[in-house]
Amino acid sequence: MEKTFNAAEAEDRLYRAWEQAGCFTAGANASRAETYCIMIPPPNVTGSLHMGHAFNNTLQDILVRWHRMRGFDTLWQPGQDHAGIATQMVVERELAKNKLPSRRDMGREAFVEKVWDWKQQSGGTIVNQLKRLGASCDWSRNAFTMSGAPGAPEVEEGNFHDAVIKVFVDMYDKGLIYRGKRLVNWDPHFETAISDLEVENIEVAGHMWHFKYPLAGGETYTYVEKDEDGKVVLEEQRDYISIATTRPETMLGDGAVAVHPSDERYAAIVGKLCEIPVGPKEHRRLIPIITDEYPDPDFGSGAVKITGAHDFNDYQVAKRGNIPMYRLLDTKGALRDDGLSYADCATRAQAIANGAGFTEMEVDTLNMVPDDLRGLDRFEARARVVAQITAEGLAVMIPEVQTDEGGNETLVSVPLVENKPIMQPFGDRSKVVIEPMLTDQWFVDTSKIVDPALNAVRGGDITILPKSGERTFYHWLENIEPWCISRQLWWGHQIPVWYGLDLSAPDFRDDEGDGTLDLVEMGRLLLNGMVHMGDVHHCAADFDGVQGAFRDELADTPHPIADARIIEVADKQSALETFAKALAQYEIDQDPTKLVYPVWRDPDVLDTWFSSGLWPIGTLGWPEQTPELGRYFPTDVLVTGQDILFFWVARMIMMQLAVVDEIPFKTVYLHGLVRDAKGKKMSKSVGNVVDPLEIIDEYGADALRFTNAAMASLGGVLKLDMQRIAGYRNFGTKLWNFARFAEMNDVFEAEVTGIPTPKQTLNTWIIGETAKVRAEVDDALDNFRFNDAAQALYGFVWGKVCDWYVEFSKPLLQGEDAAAQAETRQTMKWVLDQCLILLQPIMPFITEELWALSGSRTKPLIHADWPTYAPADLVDEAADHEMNWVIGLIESVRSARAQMHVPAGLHVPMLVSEIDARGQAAWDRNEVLIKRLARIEGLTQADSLPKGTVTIAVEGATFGLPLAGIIDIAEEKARLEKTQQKLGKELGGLRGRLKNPKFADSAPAEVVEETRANLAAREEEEARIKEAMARLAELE
RNA sequence: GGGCGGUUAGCUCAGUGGUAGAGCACUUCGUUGACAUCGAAGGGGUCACAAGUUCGAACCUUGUACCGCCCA
Repeated sequence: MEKTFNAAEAEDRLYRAWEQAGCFTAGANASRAETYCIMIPPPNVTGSLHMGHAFNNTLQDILVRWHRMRGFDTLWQPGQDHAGIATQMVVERELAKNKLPSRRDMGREAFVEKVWDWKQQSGGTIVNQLKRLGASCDWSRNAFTMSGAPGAPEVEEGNFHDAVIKVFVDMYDKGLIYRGKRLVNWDPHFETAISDLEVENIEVAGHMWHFKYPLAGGETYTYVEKDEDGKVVLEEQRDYISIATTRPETMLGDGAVAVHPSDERYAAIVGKLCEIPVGPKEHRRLIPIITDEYPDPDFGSGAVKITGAHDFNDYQVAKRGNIPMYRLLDTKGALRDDGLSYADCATRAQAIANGAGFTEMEVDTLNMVPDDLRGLDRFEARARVVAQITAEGLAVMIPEVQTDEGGNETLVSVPLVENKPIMQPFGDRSKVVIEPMLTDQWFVDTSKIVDPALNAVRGGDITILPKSGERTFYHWLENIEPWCISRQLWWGHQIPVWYGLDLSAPDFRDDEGDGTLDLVEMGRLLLNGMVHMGDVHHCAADFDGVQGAFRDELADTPHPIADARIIEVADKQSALETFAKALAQYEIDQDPTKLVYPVWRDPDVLDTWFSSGLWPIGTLGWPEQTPELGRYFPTDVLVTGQDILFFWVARMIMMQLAVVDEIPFKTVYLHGLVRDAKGKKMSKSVGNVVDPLEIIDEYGADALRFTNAAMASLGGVLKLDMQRIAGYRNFGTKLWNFARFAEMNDVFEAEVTGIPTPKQTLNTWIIGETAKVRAEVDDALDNFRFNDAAQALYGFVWGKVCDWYVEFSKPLLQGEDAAAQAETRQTMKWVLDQCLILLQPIMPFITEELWALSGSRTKPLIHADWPTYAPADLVDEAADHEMNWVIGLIESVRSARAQMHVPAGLHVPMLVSEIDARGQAAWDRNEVLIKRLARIEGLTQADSLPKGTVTIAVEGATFGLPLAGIIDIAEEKARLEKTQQKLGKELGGLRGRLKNPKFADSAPAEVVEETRANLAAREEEEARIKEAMARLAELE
């Protein structure tokens, strides 16, 4: 054997051997009926392995390997997520880099084809990286959330797409999905809506401007401000209402000014109109002053401008007060440059403010951006608006002292602009400022599907670990918001909804009732509003599926149209044109067979999380009732980051319950972010990112995996420390050298069948210790305490096997007693095998390599049988006690020697002044071991220990090292005093407790008994120390 | 502001009512045939603070301080 394990050479070879032998396949090594299934949290197809993946997948692999060895019918289902925004971003960047036409230039179909090309080329990166980690996924089942989608190349297996579409249709049919104009988070960079979870709110430096909104018609009122005691601190006549805002450009879309109903300062002007102080003077809009609970009288001026289309709070106020919501921005975040002139729009808006009726759709067509600001970027527009208002003298002014060059101070009036930190929303992908935007989107009506999910966790069908995760889960679900699932992207599952023109316009009627259309009737249909009518829509898995519904829709229209052929066109515009053309043609030839009714499909795609929400059933073949679905669903454990508890975990639970009425998994294991050694988030800009592949290159995958396991305490913070990784690499080397020692002592050749039944105390003892650690590991893994499992194994292999067992075995392996030698070889072989088996889930590579090197095997280690022996059967109390006594004695002697500066290599004689029968028997059986490890050359019986003897007090015996001449009296005295001091402290505590009568009364009997025994032992020890000190005193 | 959590050895962390633990780091010693990626010995803690419950509190309760994370 080499001196160390060559991870770089062995890992790839071992992994390929496993894979080629089908070791990871679902059901491999199954020997019992129970199944065990873990779904990988699908990494983004654009992703590359980072420490979070490495950690997360190590834990999954440990669980999977452990169950597979235990004979469960095991499946670890791998796959990747199509990651809508991220992937579209990557491919667009790629196009730009290669100077290819942009996405919009090449069009949707060509672009999607490019994405698929990219996926074929680069999408497998993370799979190969997971293999380097040792992940034992069933790669033959690798899934992809876009598989089966239109445009997918031949080589792309699977059909996740059908499952996604079916779920959408099912949920739509059940009324769980709806379309609506809502305020959503709009990403101006990607030009798509995103969900509120994809928004990061970051505090940035901002400004608060204060402007005057003049009252209509020059009206005035008395503005009175009072302090807490009701004393008037300010009283003045005002012809305006003061408004504070951080976003002046949105003033253009104001629909009202709101004050709190209890705010006395403004009571007099509630119901009156005020003027928005921006835009051409001749078209200044007047808006009403209303009351609403939302404004906080203590914040700013207490009056709030209401821009329903661009602020979430204002949106609620506007809805309550039926205030029109004017959209100001286009999809890129620039001020709108469409529609009628500002003059026309403002006139109509004024009519609405004065009480005219309006529809949502109409309001959305009104562009309230003054002509000179149209098309400007939102931030540029803000500056212009501020400048215009200030120039007009409508900014609130405050006095300020200015100093000129000559040092002269003058009092000037300046606009009141507060510098203050404001929370600003940013897109988590695009990093640009998110705009609340009023748009048509699809939503999951989460309130209708949330209860089963809550009950699943409350009722214990699903357990979330750590427990605190459950509280967070409840809190979020109990306050759940509708989930916006449409995205204005091209890469994703296109929403299976088709729209048609609404022919139910009130004016559209068959005047003659003759069942035919004449020109007048058609003219009304086309000109009088159909363009402005809403659309009708129907949902089905494909175009064929919606035809029936549209046919029903047309049933009430005049005969030629009711029978029109339904065709699919690109969008609404082509639908209008096609329809108009068809009608015109009909007028000419009166041929009803040529009449068409065009419909168009919703161009939007579904939120990626909607598809990954079906991951558990989708990967198992649903909606088909596959054998795998029957066997492995519901799955067992989900291991994932707590940061996606809402994004993914909660939604999966809700969706699985809504779709198949079953929980997706029984246990959710949540973990935090992997941070650097100091606890800082890893980030490219800080430069503290640790690449797991570099760690694997340097230390081997096993070291990284062991570190991950050791970090994984429930709810613990994950701080990745290089020194720790190096330490666990060393642990691997330690194990390797244990095997090397075994090889050198002909242990590999030993024949072992079953658990050995040795005669030597040492061998009996180590078998018991092995049983203990097996139980500890199983218990730890049962409870997802990976750190406990790792620590137990580390302590056992290094602290018990390598430190003591190997050392003690040397005299036996190299001695004359052939029987002892043979049984020690057998036992050591067995112990080594157990170490390899128990460590395999955490350190699969080095253990598999040693497994092959250390004997001829029928199965690879990955499929070895996990042991079930119990401490109750294998721990021998007497052997346990004896070995601990021997170890204790050796440690005491070593300690005394070191402190007395006895040269390490020197063998010294030892005396024994008293020893009980048990101690004597232990000595007799282990004399060779003790002498060798404590460097003792002989034991002599002595009635009393002579002067200059260092006392070694152990249970049942007093030994002494006659070190007269070598001994430093002062040092020995200090040593004994220190021991006695410690002892004294303990004795005080023990006696105090026992003296307290309430202790004996209330404490459990075994605790009292334990305390008594403890006290007796300590007192005995103290007596010996005192004797030793007395002897020492004689020397002085 | 709301929610969840943390504060234990120099560092990173275990420890959920009964004598304070591990790894790393540190100090001293050691080329003993498995291993220097090692071995032996050692130093190091008012368990954030305060009050309470209890025979007994790192652990339970309440409050305070500070630090995280998530959501407004």
